[in-house]
Amino acid sequence: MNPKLRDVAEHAGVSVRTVSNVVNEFRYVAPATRERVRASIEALGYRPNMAARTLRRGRTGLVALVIPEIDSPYYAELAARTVRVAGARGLTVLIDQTDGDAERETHLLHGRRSQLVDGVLFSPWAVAPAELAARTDTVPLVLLGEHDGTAGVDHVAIDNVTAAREATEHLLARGRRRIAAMGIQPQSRYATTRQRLTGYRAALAGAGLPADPDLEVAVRSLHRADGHEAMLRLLDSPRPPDAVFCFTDELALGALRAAADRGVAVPESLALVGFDDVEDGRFSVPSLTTVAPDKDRIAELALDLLADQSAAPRSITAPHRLVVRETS
Amino acid sequence: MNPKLRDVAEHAGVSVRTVSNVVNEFRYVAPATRERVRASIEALGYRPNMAARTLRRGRTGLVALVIPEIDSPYYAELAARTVRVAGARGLTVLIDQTDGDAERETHLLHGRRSQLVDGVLFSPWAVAPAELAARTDTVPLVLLGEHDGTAGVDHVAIDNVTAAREATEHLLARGRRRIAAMGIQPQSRYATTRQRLTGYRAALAGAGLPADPDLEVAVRSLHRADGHEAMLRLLDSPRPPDAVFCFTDELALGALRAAADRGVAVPESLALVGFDDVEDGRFSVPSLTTVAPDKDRIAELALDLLADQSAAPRSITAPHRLVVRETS
DNA sequence: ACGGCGATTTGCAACGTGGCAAACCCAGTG
DNA sequence: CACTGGGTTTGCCACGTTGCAAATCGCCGT
Repeated sequence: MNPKLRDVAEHAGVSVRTVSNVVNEFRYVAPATRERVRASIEALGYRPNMAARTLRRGRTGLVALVIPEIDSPYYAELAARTVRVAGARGLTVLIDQTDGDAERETHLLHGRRSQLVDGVLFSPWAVAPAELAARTDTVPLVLLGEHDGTAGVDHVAIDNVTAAREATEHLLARGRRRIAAMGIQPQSRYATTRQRLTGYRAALAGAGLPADPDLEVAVRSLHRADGHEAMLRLLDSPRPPDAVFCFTDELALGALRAAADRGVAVPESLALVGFDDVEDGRFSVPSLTTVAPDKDRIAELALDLLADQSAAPRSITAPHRLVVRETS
Repeated sequence: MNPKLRDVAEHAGVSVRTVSNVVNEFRYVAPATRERVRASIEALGYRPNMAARTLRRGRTGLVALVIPEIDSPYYAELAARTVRVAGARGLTVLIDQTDGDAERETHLLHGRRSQLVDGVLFSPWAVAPAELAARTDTVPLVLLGEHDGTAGVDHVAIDNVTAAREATEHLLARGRRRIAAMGIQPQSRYATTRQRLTGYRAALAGAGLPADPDLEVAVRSLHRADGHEAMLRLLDSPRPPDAVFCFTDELALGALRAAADRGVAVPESLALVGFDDVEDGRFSVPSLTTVAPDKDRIAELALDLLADQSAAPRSITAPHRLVVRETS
């Protein structure tokens, strides 16, 4: 059995409470006492029992980060930053992976972790917004990457519509006229990809170009393989595009590979823009033009919201910028 | 305040203990009672308090995964698989990120999380093996990716020496004779990169080739940027190699980019082999030949070891295979 | 020497749960 | 009708910690 406060107290010849005071760095402990207790703690190898502490304090110091996939580079980068920012605030992050499974998302949302964490950062994928409103759980919740005004929940996200419009306008400015949008997800109930599509259409409309349904490409998921497959189809179609705005960098990297497979020169014959600014895109050949959300800021803002849960749910917009590289 | 067992008990008109029995699916509860209690649980939205449960049971159901970086694709993929496997076993994974910081590693190793998790999967980077032996903590520990026989700790890793030898032999079989090794880490106290170097040298020796110090390239860390930088140096050197065995895929992807920067044709003028089989390498242009560790198996074996801590520490070797793609 | 005051230490209780074993209930049996 | 035994329910307590507030200590000024 691990030593507990009582063991340390006996060893140091003080009361349990005094040991607790030392552990918690209470002001009024005589230096001599403090030293003696410290020595006993060291000697016995005492470590506070988190469960007991949590039970007593009512807080765990844990925050759950719920994301579809840890190994999708965007989420990996977001998770890494969240863990760092949280660590600086004395919080530990517990990462939950849903695999985009609606049931698992619902499960987590409705408090399967509720008594284990002080708050949940939730990056929804399959769960319907209505589920959010219906949740019975009282643990503070912040939504990441969603911004459609779903009632009653704090949000942090970039302005997806504007970002998508800027990305598309960039392609237009490069003289492209047949610009496809890749990444539409018919089955997702969430707003992100829809917002990017909206921004894309707005840019086309702004340039006086008609929307062409053949250029709005749906995918099953947002991975490289999907981008690869979808791009091959586009390239093999009667009238291939001269540019593609991909809703994620992963899609774009798959598309890039497809272009290589078909011997299509990028950016000469085909320009590409991605979304997320993941590390891979900086080193791909050619390197990837992309929309860069400020991931550090997103993590910070999300934890701010979690720490300061006010009555009125807030929607916060994180900054983003267009990073132009070789694919455009 | 969240409802507790007592609230449910009052609501259902039974004792606290009976509610506990229902929650824990104890055999001897009358169906009628069970139903009534279930209804009350539902009505009040009761969730078990993890802290109290942990305090009482002595187990948390949490496992810590300590890795240098979440957003390094190899670790991201390993983490994703570990979370999945652990979930199937009723365990939750808490991911700790050390950024390769020795102090943080030591910190975690010596039980900063000890009373919070039932076990630790530790992927060491900066911490000295001696520290492992010296640890006072009693939480079960399994080392990932290390296999140098450090006393007293369970290990799971692939056979790095053999894998590295096979990778190098593959390049030799392709007719390459000036093969560099990239990824030596002078400052790391750990065995992995040393073992890969050993395998590389063994392959060269087996082919009767001399070891050339100029071809053994050290790097600061194992990221794309390091591979990029190191490859540029190699290519700009008086006698560039005709092949490079990179100790990680990230290095290789950086090297690939460097080859593109210098207009060197891959694989014609320069062959590359990586290590880790990360997703990026499958879609890069050209796609990356690599050593593929069986990450699922590593996660499973590690959790097996954690679950079944026997007296004698064991070293388990996970399988790997060479995946030949376009860079060689 | 005494009251007062801040500094330091302490005892008690409670956080919510589950292990233990006793208590209870009821139908079947002799 | 008391007895037996399996099924069902329950009360008590401890898990290790910290909030609370009271107790104690030592020193100062008068």
